[in-house]
Amino acid sequence: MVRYDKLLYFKFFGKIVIERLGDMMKKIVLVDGNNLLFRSYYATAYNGNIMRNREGFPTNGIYGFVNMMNKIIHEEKPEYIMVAFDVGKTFRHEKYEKYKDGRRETPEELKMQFPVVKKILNAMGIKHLECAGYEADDIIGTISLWCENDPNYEALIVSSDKDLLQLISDETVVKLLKSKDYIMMDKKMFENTYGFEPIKMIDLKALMGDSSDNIPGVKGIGEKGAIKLLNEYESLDDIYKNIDNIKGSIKTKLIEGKDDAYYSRELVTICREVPLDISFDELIYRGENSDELIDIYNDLGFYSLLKNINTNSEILYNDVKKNDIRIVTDIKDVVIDEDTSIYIDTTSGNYHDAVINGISLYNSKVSYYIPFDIIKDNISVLNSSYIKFTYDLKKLVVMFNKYNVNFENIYFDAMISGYLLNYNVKDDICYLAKDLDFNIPFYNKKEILDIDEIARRDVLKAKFIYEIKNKFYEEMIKEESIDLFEKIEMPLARVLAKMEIEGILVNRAVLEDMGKEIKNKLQIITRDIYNYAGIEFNINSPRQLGEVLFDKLKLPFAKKNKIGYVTDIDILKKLANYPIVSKILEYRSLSKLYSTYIEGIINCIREDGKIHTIFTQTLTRTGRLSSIEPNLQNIPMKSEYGRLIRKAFIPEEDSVIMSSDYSQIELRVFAHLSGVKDLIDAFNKNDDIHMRTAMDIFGVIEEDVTKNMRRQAKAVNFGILYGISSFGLSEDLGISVKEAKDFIDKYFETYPGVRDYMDKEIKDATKNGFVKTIMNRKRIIEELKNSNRNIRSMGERMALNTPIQGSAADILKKAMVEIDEEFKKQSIKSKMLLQVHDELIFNVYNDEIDKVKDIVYDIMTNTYKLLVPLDVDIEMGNSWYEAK
DNA sequence: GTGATCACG
DNA sequence: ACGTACGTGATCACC
Repeated sequence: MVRYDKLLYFKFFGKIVIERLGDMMKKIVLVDGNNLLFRSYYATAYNGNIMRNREGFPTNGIYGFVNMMNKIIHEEKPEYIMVAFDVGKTFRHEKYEKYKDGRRETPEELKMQFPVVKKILNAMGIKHLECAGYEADDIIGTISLWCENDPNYEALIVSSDKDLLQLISDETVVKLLKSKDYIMMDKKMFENTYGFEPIKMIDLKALMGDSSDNIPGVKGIGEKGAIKLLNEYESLDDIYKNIDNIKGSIKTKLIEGKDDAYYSRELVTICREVPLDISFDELIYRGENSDELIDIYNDLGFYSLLKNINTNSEILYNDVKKNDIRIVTDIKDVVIDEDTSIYIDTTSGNYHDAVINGISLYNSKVSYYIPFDIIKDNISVLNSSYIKFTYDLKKLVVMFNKYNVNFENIYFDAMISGYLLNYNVKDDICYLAKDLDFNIPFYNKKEILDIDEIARRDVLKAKFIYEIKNKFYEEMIKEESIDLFEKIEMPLARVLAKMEIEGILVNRAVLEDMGKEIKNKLQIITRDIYNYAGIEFNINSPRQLGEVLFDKLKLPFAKKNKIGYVTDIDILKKLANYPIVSKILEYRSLSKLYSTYIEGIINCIREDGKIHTIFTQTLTRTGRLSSIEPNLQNIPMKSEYGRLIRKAFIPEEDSVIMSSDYSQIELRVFAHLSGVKDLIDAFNKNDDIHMRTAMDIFGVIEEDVTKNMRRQAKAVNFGILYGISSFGLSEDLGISVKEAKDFIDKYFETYPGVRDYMDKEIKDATKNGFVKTIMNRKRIIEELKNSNRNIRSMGERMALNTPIQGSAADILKKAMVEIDEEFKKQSIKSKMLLQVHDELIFNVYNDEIDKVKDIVYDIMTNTYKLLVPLDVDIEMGNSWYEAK
């Protein structure tokens, strides 16, 4: 490991340049081979079922072992590496006959895997060592001691065995493996964890023992007690020297267990004087012999590993040579004179208050890592017209807004492009990279990364963006989604950034007053519920609630799920005649309102009195946006009381809140896609579509359509959008499945084209494995080829719904981009604030009301020509509540 | 960390 | 015979 204090600073042509002396300090990776193979074996062996090759030879341990070794090599880039193994009985067995006694006999099927692992290590160019009479620990201890005695070497031990922590020193770090990840245990980390020096691990084990190795320790003293003792006393010897200062049962236990303690100490002390007849040079990592490895992996059936062997495959070159990375110390050194990718490294969490750690820049000539401190006073470097590619442009724009950098030259966002191409896109770029065989280590909070490693990873990320862009462009062109990318999603990222930066003004007092009222109501209701129930319980706990309602009060309609009884709204509604249940329903809705919309929203108000949500542009499978921290796309609307929350969302001075929402956009899209004439005609005549449907399926004239008929027709229409099922419709309408089925049949009879459209849609989707929207947004639906009928049906419903929901999303996104452009063109100072799937919310200045209304209406209704017109309702008021 | 519940379109 | 409407996010209890 290269540490800061080992960097030399010197002047060079008047500029300060950091030159690494890293190569002087050589890292030796010491792997506990036994530990690794045992772990791999037991992690994948259960009920005797293990992975085998075609001859039936067990391979599960080997497979995990090889993956681990590959990971270690990838993460550590060792120059020196060694894997140690146990062999036979050791000196410990002679000293203590019960050593490792009660331990399970090593299964034959695991033993068989050891020679193969050693053969693979040879092929990988990795030295392995064993020494009769000693354990792997001892070999590792010996070599790590050599490192401590030689200023040129340092050791990194890899194991999950905490015994090895006793070897930690200034020159020795342990990469302690956990079930999924690992902890880098250096001296400081160890001391923070245990409160004493690593060497005292020996005394700790001596006191607490280790049941897995049958090491007795002091009976009655566990890890907690042992740590406490060692924090008070220097060592085991010190404890017994001061035994009279110790009180109570601990003292008795210590006295009784003294022999065991000292015995145990001997057993857990790693021997560091194993007579090894080798030199450091023999431990040099020589690199793999691809041909040998290919043969072995073929034998073992490790096909997934075959493709990662370095041959002339298509795998991207996925590392940067350390020497090429420039950790910038003087901004004047930075020269950008060709197209460049940029990656920003920030603290995690909500980016509205994240901090920028550093920036990496990559192009064919240079790879820079610039700590933010270095660049913050010379931020204009980032206004370079050559900075053109990134990952998560919206975040970049939002985070640099306060530094007056807008990155207007960036036209490629790998996050958005990857999303459109159906790759695995998350906030962390590493997922996308991994999807494309470009492995960048995932960040892990427990790791200690030195600046070289941070720089290496960040440059790797910038490099990934740089390398992947041509491939992504080709694919987008092939998929014909390039227009969607360039004309809609990329510009939209900037529009969304503006909306997030702008935020929406909130009247805190409205929420606080409502909160007080709800709290009072809740108190009364809670008391009522306890009275009805006869006991006090946590009403918020579905489990406890279920027990009260169905066990104690014996109410009907009891239905079980995994946890206990189902207590959701549908069940409770059936029981609403019971006073306790009606109170519970009231309690549920009020407590939801309080915790999510009163407390939740208040917690999100920032210093400027506004809420700045984050719109996730690359998450949904359909192309919709989502909104987080807080979610401003699910503010209450349906219930009158909940809707009052919207009174808290208010305009700025001299302005109003304006809402413009598409009327029935999804049904219009459906009419367009299906081409069903009656539906198209209905929209062209500007009919009330649910009324029209009611008239058609019930065969009555408008005057004879009852409220209930219209309600049922509306439910059928929604069902069509979701990929209708008679069960779903029956649940929604509270009718029998048979009745629901009759409705659906009637609907299909009335509009015969609908069934044809659906059948064709499913057929095509199943054949292709994907569906597309009107703007060529593609969704791959794996479920369509699932052998499980239910999953396949779900896939079919997705295939029906996605083009509808997704096309509607496309249309609103396109409108947003155009509205933003028009506002710019006309120098409108009113602002777009929110998008809620089919509606847009604006802050409109009083003197711009007419103008804005016209622009928004024109663009939204004309942005895309369907076979039916698009209709938009616009309203405004002094709060979001009133603009409805 | 996951499932249940419920808020929205 | 089987499990079921599409797409989200926040909060809570509980492991």
